[in-house]
Amino acid sequence: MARKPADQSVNQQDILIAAADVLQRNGYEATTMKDIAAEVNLTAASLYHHFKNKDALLLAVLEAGLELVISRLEPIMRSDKSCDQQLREMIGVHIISLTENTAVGAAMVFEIRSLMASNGSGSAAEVTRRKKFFARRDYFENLYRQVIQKGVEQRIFRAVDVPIFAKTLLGAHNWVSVWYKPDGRLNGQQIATMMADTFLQALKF
Amino acid sequence: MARKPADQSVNQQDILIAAADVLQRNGYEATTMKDIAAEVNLTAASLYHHFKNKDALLLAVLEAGLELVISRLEPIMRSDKSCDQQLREMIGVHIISLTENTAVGAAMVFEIRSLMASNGSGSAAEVTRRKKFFARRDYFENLYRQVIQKGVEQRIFRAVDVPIFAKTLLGAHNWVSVWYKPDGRLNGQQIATMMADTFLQALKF
DNA sequence: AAATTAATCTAATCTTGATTCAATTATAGA
DNA sequence: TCTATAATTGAATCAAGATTAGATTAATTT
Repeated sequence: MARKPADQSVNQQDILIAAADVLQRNGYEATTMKDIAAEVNLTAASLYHHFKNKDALLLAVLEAGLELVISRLEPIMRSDKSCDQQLREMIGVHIISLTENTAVGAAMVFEIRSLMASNGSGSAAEVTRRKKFFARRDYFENLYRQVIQKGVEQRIFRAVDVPIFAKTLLGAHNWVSVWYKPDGRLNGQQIATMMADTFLQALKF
Repeated sequence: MARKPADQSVNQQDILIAAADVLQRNGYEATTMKDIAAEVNLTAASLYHHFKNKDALLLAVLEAGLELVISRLEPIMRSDKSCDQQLREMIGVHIISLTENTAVGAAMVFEIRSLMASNGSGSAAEVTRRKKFFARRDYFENLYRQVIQKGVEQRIFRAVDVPIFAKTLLGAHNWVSVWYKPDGRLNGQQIATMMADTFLQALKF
């Protein structure tokens, strides 16, 4: 086996992953630079070599998590499958992403609020970046609204209030990242299937 | 009009309500004693006359919120209505509680995690109190499981994985407290109706 | 291998927020 | 009114955690 020194210099990716874990576990405010540093065997001070500050680091985590899901949702949207099939697959990859990648959960559920709280503060560039994150967050939610809307128009789904239905769906998903435990009774795939069944059923005439 | 001095001594209730607001707005860690005190025109120091410390105060908020929903759910459970009717009503009072009382949202969604993080620390009495809160939280979730289970057994609902369905339902509900705005397009009652429709539909054969 | 740049570290600084204390003011009852 | 208790406060204490500064070590380049 090729040698793989245990203590090597760490890159941003490593830090992001570590930060995502701590973030999802403890939440924005309760996450300390020291905690994150410890996960990658560094001191808090060292993190500042890689990221401007705590806000920038954590926002990077949220961005990565959000982009990951979006990148998995878009191909499904672009496919020519039927709306119900598209929605089923979207729910699938979303839940799987949530259960496999802590950054996704962090991005979706909790830290939004901390981000909004810290809004306004910081440099113009930072404010812009946060705005952009929120815009992406909206775009993400819109992907769901679009499929649902399309399905309703095509009479594949019953008439529902699209924004509310989307929120309902997202809330259910987000919550998975809170209660899901890798060693639980069901794995991500199984949970995804059940939740997809639930919402597809809810959309039937 | 009877005189009503603006500056009167404040009671625990006032503080709990103020704290619930700040808590839901900013989250456990980001909520400062000063913030809470400001809402009731007191200084941070004064709060210690009413509550042992920050943890005790915030836990009291969570307890109050949780007990409020439970107290509204239990009568419905005890009624002899059909399962689907019971579930519909439960969803109704739950959502309404969430939109009308910030403490409820706080209790359900966010602060649980902060509470778990602080677990183990504190006096034996504090640990016991936190455990009790979690037990009540489980009891609450069980109310939903019970109705769903009963409905499945009575063939009123299709066969679903009860724990997962309950989590799905609760996630959707909890999320309402995050996005609901009193001045939004729909009021709590309307949202409740739509969400009840969604989940009842999802349980149909 | 000298020079340069990247990655880390330790120690110091600064700020914020919880908590405590002693003193003050308000209220209720005798 | 006098007194005991309840509320409240400003000032002081303490600790945690983010950030910075300067020095050191590792890795790369030439």
